[in-house]
Amino acid sequence: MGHHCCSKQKVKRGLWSPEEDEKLMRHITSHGHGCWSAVPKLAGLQRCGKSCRLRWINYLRPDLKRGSFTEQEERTIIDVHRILGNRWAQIAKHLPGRTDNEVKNFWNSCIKKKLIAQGLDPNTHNLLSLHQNPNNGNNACNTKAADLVFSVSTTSSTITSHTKFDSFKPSALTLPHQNTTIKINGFEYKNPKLVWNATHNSESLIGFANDFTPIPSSWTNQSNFGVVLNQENCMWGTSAGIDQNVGTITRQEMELEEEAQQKKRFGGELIINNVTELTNVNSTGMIEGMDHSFDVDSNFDFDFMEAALVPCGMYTSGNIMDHLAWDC
DNA sequence: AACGGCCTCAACCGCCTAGGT
DNA sequence: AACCTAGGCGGTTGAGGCCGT
Repeated sequence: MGHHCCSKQKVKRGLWSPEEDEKLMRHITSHGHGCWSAVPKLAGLQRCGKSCRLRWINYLRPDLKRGSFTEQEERTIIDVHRILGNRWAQIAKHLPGRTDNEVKNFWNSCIKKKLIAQGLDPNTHNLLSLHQNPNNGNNACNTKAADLVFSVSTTSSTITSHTKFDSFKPSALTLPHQNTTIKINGFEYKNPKLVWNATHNSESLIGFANDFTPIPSSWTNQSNFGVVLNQENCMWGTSAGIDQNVGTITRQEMELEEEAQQKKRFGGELIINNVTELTNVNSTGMIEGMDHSFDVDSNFDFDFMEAALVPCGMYTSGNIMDHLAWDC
């Protein structure tokens, strides 16, 4: 059974021959594709219009970039995928010269495996163990994935590197039935994992912890990068990834992406019992008590705070899990 | 050399949406 | 409103290549 667009025609399938490529190329470069369903006849091809379109888009288009994906491209794919999910066409728009098919294949054959090898769920970008093991209603969380500490990154221009918060008081999390919504400067976030309040210069701020992202080791060299990595170079949080790697993302996309992301939240409720214990985190300088370094990007106009919930066993002085609990 | 398992990726399938009639 | 068609998209398939035994 073929496409309905070409069911009445005798069409060839399978790989394209060089002769067919030549015909299609010659036709489109001199006439444009116009209506794709008319292309096979005009170009003298025994193919359906869809097949011609696909061949042009994925292979013959002159602006295609060939060869292996670069590290930068890989990083971009991961970052955008974390936000957009399997929206390959949208992801490909962030990679000039790459097609959705190419990105999809690269993801399925390469990136997916890398993430799994890092202990990450390629669909949610969360730690697999945390995702799969939010203990069964028992308040003592026994995950061994990593201890958790908090980091904050923000794009607010009022907060600079090493800003100290006046206070940093998390509220108890409430997202038991995926109904929670918070609004921050016009952005609406559904089902955040964690919400807290803080003040800075007597200004009341609200923050929320959101998704999980792997970030490349090269980022650790950036002095203004306010996150802490675990042994697998993993962190929670979105703002950093978007600031650093997806500069072309629009505000509207951001909203859509956040919405899509929220749909992928894992089911349990994370309750913070005592975060003040975290102020003495033994860090490498990136986090020292409530004194964080921040990711401030003046080209990025999001004026709200986001938090990174960081799996960071290597930097913690105590067992942070003593102060956290999963409530499923 | 032969074989089997795995991987890659080009191409197809089927669904969805927008626009036209 | 109902139907049709084209185009776009994500999921899936399978041919061919690679690699280990």
